Amino acid sequence: MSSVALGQGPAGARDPLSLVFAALADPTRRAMLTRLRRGPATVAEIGEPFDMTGPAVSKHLRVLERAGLVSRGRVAQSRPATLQAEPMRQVAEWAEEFREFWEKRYDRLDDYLSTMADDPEDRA
Amino acid sequence: MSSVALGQGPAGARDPLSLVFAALADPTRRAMLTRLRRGPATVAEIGEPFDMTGPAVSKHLRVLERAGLVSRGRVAQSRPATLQAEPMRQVAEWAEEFREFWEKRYDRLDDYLSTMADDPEDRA
DNA sequence: CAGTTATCTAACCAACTGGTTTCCAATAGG
DNA sequence: CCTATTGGAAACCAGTTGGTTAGATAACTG
Repeated sequence: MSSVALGQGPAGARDPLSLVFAALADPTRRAMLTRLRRGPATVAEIGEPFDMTGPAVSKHLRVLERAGLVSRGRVAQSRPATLQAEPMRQVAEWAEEFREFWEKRYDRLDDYLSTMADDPEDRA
Repeated sequence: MSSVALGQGPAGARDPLSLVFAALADPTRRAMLTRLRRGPATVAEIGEPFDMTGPAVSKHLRVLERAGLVSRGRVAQSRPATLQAEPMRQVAEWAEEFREFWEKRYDRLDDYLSTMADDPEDRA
């Protein structure tokens, strides 16, 4: 190799779906989203159930925001967060492509081969 | 504080669902899973589409394995990976709980106000 | 203007991630 | 036994994550 071994794979610049999955890969953030199903809430309200400082809550909300899962508003001093479920639909849609595999029994290899017909590429 | 701020929140010891979401938060790994819908494959086969060394592929497979998304076997020197879609079902199930929110229209501010308006101050 | 409330920014830290290169273990075959 | 093939393990590096504390910003209140 002519070049030195340099930083190749930072996890930073991810595609949209990866951002959503990464945002969901934290129980605190998932709980926050569940909380937001009851309606918009302020940072203090969202963070209340967790033993966590304000900035920590704020950071989690930012991750959710960058993933498109919440939007922020402004009401007086508060910046209420509102659930945006569209990315969740994409998650469900992507997972659904594997439905046949969790519904089927794989005792037989025959089944497995017969169901494999065609499918476009992964679109990340 | 008298004590130093140590070991607060490593991302390591996560719950099962978080492990699954984290595993899916990488386009390479999602592509690997898509590849495995066509049937079990060896490490070399799985890594072939990616410009990546063997150990890197191996690491990705390990992440998928820890998340329960693939199982490994042994055939001669090869250790074929097989898709296990059960965790995917849980992902779909979790996301589905938000269905009403991505089906609903939220153009109305009424919903938003109805949850916040404990004391309807007029502010305009 | 000063103070309170609500939230964010900045700087810092330890642990994890995702890649690399190098080396090791197990299996098939002459 | 020796060798080639297939894959994993160890050590390393740069960048991200998730938390902290301390200070800044914005809007309401007096």
